[in-house]
Amino acid sequence: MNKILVVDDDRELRTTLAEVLEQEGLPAVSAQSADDALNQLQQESFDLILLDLVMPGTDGMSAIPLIRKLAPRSRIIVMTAYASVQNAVQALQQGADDYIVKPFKIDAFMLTVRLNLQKTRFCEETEAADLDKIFNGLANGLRRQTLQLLSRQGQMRFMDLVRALEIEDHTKVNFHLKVLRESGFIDQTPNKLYELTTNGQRAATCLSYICKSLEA
Amino acid sequence: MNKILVVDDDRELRTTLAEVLEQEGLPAVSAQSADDALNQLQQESFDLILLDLVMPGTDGMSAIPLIRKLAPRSRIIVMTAYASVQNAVQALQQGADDYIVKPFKIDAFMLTVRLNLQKTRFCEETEAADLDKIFNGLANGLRRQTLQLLSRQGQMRFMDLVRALEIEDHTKVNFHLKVLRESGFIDQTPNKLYELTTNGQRAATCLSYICKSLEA
DNA sequence: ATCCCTTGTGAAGTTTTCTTCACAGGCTGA
DNA sequence: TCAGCCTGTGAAGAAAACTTCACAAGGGAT
Repeated sequence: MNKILVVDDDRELRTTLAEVLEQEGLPAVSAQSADDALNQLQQESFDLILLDLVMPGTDGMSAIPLIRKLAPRSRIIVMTAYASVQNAVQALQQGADDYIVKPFKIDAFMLTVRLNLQKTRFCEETEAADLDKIFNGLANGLRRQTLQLLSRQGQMRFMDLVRALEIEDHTKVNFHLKVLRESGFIDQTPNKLYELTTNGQRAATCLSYICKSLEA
Repeated sequence: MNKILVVDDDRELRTTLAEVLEQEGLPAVSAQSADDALNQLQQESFDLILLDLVMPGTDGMSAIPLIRKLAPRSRIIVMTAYASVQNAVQALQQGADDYIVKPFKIDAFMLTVRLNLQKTRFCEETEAADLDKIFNGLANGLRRQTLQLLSRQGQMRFMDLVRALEIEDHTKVNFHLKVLRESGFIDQTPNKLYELTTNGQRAATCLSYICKSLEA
């Protein structure tokens, strides 16, 4: 788990970084060029790839899409001299996930590494378990209306909701409320009022955002 | 456009930062405490909020969810002393979007600011065609992975896609590709390469937007 | 030519999601 | 107390979504 690939033409830097990572219990492999890195990637996979932008041979920037092709799931952190905002933006647009400004302190470096590993873990968990429920929750028109209503009104009683939605059969609404509850978008106060959970608020925000851009 | 709120109890730092931002053509307002910031947010909205974690009164960490409530679409960057990885991770989990390690150089600071503004702009580009179609397209894990893959890779051949998805039965992938095609998310080049349509790119953006807001 | 990989199609079957209906306990106001 | 509304549950059927299987045309390499 948590394998890391360090790509830098500066021998001293890349070995230092690899050592630091190993000391922190993170298995690290180093590569001296983009091509070297691409070879490594064909043989094994890494969770994190630290990539220098300025290198002889294939440079880091052009390597990003190639790396992405071989390792679509890895996180790519580019290491950039802080002169160039432009460069860093471009790298992210090419498919990098994060950047770290050179020269950096080891602490800052480890912070970036840890946070990005954290994100890979989170992505994996979310991807498997929750996202299905979440998108399933939003995939239905009635449920979307419900979220928007609750977002506007705060709390609502069941039958008020049914009437606001203009649905004749209240059990149909009930069904969808159950789905929303199981998706973690809504819950009920002790006195039976329905309200959005934190996740539900996020979903509603996202929805209103999308709707707004539709109107424009 | 691009309004920024600087929240720090250190008077000198926050005025310095605000001045630097103004010099770069970015309108900045400063707040001396979390409560002060929350008041500001009730009156006007900001694209970016720079938030110190350590402050007297309501501390930055507990302020994050409150800020999120008032400004769900702003980007929050926490400023953290680089001692504590734990803190930064926690801040991101609370709903922050990025972090910058104190002390920082002005160049590194501006880089972070610029990149995050870039990201807000990217989010705003999203325009949806049809909500049902989009959410239905996104309601399936395989289709989400496909969109993300194509978003990263640009164009892919069928079997490469199948292998990247690690699905044994290619006809299953075919089914979902058909759904995506019928939803108008992908199409095929004359030489059979699959690629995202404009709508597909929007959907992929929407997807990453939702994922990001869920990460918080 | 032959073999194998690519890129499909279509139908049948399975699973999930959605709708409808029958029913029921609790509370409220007359 | 009784009628009537509120807030549900559960089962059954319909519809949609998804998976699996059988098969096949075309292209490329040996």
